[in-house]
Amino acid sequence: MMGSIRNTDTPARKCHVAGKKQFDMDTALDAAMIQFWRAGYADTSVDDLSRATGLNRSSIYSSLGDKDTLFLRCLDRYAARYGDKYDAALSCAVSEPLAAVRAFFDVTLERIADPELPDGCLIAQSAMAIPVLSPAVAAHAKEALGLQRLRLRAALKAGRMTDQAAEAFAVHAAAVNQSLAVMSRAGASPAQLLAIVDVTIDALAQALRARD
Amino acid sequence: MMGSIRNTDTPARKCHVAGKKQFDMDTALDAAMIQFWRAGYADTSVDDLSRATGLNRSSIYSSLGDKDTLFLRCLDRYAARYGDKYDAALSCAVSEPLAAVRAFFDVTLERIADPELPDGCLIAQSAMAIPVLSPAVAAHAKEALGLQRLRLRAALKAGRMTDQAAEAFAVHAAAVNQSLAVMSRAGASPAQLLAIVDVTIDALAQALRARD
DNA sequence: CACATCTTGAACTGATCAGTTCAAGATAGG
DNA sequence: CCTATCTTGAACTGATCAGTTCAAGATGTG
Repeated sequence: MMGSIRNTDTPARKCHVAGKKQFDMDTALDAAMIQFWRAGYADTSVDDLSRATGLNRSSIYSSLGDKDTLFLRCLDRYAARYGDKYDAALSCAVSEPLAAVRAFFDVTLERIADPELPDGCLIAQSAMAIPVLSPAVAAHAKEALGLQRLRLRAALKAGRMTDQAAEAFAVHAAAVNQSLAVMSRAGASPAQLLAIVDVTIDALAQALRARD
Repeated sequence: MMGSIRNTDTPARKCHVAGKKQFDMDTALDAAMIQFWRAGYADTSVDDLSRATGLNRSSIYSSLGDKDTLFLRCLDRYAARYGDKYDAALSCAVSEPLAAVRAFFDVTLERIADPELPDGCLIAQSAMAIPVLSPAVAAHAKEALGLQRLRLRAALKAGRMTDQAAEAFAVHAAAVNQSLAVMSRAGASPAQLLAIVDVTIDALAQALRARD
């Protein structure tokens, strides 16, 4: 299959360099991550991963580990990549908490709007599948969701919200953020997703106004 | 719940009555629904369904159809059962819109709190898996989510909200409701789930107050 | 008792799954 | 050229999957 494709469709291809990895690890991991992200763990076979990454089946096992290990790496990769974006969005929370939370949601909305990326969210998808995932993967998914809440809580506290209000808004905002994954998969329009977020933003504005 | 007659552990069973169905269809469908609900479509094999329902593999195919057909029936069953509960909760929206929406969320919160039932939500789980589900199943999942939004919108309009506000709150509330499925799967506490809902309820209270 | 009707378990097909192994091919550095 | 190193395709194992088939068993009805 791979060989026939190369012989007929892809005549020229650079490969085989002794002593070094022949592929770009980041590119391969991104491709695997997107495959898991689109189809989920259960509906992704190692052959799917082979097709997505362009790596040989044997190479996947030797370089990326088995399916469970690779999924864990992709989950952590996803959490780190978007975690950084969420952190950056929330960084202005001290001076502008409302704008910070809006920027937080914008990270998700822009990701969903990006036609290069699947809808949904790898974390949300993994959370939904927790009863049938390995304990290690389940733990990482839970941790990623918990981190999201802590991120938001810290930002809201930095924005001089009370501890109690920050805790409540943080868990609410984290949940609404996950809901965007579900709704986008169900075909919700960008306008609908924005409406979902706006109600939360308005509630936060109200709470921040009451604070002063 | 299930297996009132048939228990997979029990060696001696009553069965075989000529000319009539030997099992309770509702019980079997409930058991299948719960299995799909817990593990999802991909992670439920026909053998799992056989074990869950207590029905023989052959009987499942002859009486409940193939896996896809059965899943569709379970999805519709789920949507109808809880759809009725959501409708009942929202029925007081004309006089008490805030209490109606709270009752709406209580349906979900009580379902999650019920130790007999899985966490999460069959609709939300199916929505997340739309890219890998059959078109028919995907359509039903989307429709169920759309119906939820329409239910809420009608209730809010009945509660004398403006069309625009009702539309926005309806899609927000439907999304928050789905988010409870994700968060409960990720191990959120009942208190956290309540906090998620309360922010939305407070926002609605604010909007209803502004209306008068 | 005999028949009609239904359920059952088990076997079977063909497909796909995860994971392993290995000989053949390719190439950089010596 | 030679060798060390890496990638590749393909075959293979053992398991599980969905779906089908069928003879044997069970039981109400006539």
